[in-house]
Amino acid sequence: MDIALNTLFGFPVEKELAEEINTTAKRVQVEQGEEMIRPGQSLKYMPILIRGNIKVMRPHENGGHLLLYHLEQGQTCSMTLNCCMADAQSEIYAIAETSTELLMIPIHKMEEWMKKYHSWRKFILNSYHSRMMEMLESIDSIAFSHMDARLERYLSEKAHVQGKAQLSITHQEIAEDLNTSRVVISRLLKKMESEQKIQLHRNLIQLL
DNA sequence: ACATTAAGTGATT
DNA sequence: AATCACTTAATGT
Repeated sequence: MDIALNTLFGFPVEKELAEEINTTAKRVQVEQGEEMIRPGQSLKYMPILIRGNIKVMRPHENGGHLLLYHLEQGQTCSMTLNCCMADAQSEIYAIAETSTELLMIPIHKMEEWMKKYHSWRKFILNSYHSRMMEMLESIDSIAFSHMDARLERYLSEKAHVQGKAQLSITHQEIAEDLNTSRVVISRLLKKMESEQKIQLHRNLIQLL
C-alpha cells in the first residue's frame, strides 16, 4: 500500500509515521449507500477518508435522521474520535454517500501516535477544529435560519461534495435529511426555481 | 392501459 | 412550517 499521506494530510508527515500508517492501517472499500456506523456501536477503528464522501447524521427518536455534515478526502470524524477516546458508543449514524475508500486505524495506535508524532497530533487537532467549526455552522443554520436558508446551504454542500451541479435526489430525500416534510421542500424549491437559482426535473435538480 | 412513484398546489392549522 | 387532500406528470410493467 502506498498512499500520498502528505497530500492527504495537507502537510508533511514524518517518515516513521508514514511507515507505521502504511503497515498498520487497513485499507477498506465501501460501496455507495452502505451503512458505516450505527448509533450504539462501539468503535475499534478510526477512519480516515481517502476517496469519496460520507454523510454523518444524528438520529432522532421518531426514526428520522438529521444531517450533521459531510466528510471528505483527508478528513476524519470527530464524533468517532470522541467515542474512541472515551471508549464510549457511537452517538451518530454514518452512511457512504458515494463509494469510498478509507484507512482504518486501530484506536490504540491512534493514542500511541499522539505521543510519538508531532504531525499526527497536528492532524488530529486540525480535524477536531474543522469538524467543530462545521458543527457550529450546522447549529447556526438550524437555530437561526429558516428552512429556505437551510435548503440552500444543503444544496450547495451537496453539490460541493459530489463535485457536480446536477443533483440526483428526490424532494422526499431532502426532506428527510433536513427533518421536514416533502411538501415544504417542494414549495421552497419551486420558489428557488422562479428566482432562477435552480431548475427542477424529476429526480434531478440543476443548480445555476 | 394500468399502477406506482415523484412533484405541484390550495386550504387549514 | 406542518399537514391534509387532491391533482398532475413521469416512469415502470
